[in-house]
Amino acid sequence: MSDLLERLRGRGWRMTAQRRVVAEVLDGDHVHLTADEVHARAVERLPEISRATVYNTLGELVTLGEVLEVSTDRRAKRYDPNAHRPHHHLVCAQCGAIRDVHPSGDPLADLPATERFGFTISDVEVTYRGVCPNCASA
Amino acid sequence: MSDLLERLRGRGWRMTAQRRVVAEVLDGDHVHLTADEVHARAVERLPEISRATVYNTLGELVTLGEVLEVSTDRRAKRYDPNAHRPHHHLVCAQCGAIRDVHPSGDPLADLPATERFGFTISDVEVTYRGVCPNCASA
DNA sequence: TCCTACAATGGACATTGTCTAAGTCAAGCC
DNA sequence: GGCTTGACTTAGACAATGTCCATTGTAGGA
Repeated sequence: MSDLLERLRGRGWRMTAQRRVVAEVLDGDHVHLTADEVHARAVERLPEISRATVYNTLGELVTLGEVLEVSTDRRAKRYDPNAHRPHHHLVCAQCGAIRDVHPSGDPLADLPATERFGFTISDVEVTYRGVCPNCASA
Repeated sequence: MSDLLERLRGRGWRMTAQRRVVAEVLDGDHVHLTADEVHARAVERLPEISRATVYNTLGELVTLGEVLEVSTDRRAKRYDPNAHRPHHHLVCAQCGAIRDVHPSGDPLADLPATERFGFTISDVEVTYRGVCPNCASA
């Protein structure tokens, strides 16, 4: 039983086969699946699960703060279960591979008040783009 | 005549009424229109322009490096004509307003070699999220 | 002016995501 | 263990955004 499932149960989340499967699919490091990929993997374990349920469940997990939405490309949103440790992303421009990274600085501190236009800033998202070793050698 | 049009002509871009209108719509600071918004404004000047042409032209401008694609939300891509001065974006989480900003630090320098996983990094995109003054006072 | 390659058109199609009405079921209660 | 009930799931229609293609039009050079 994963920590995620334990936490969800502890928060009064009604447990169903569908939700369990979605939560199980989203487990591990450097996991960044699209909703469709989550659905595809969920179907392997629970063939009758519907797309709508996967979307609903992912949305709930995001609301609960257990999963992060990531948009590294302009296609589908991706879901990152590593929500409890702040991090940014490194994306291969060719194959789309994604790694979690932890830069040393604080980008928030780098934005002077004169460049904030009166906004109250709550969050910063940094995406590094480049070419991964696999694609570079190909 | 805008600088953009001059530059494009100088690069041998075949000039048509449609392309001129699209380039004219994309002009100014803090401009971040979606493809559909570009189309809507282009139609005001050239009623018969088609969506496909707008998409094609935007794609060409991006390829030429004259316009940047920005994805501050997960809906439509936005097009930013301010491609010749590197900058990042500040987005209002409520109304979607976007401002160009220029942070002081260099996020690239903040990513140690051990966090690069062998990638050759070429680009960094930083998005600040928060609430704009208008939305905060509402 | 005429040609020709390149551009524009419009409509079909693809992808991603949302919504709804109806059926199903987990969990509490007896 | 068997009800009850409200939350959950489902299938499919719909919406938003973007792409593709065959046909038609035209900018710019000869």
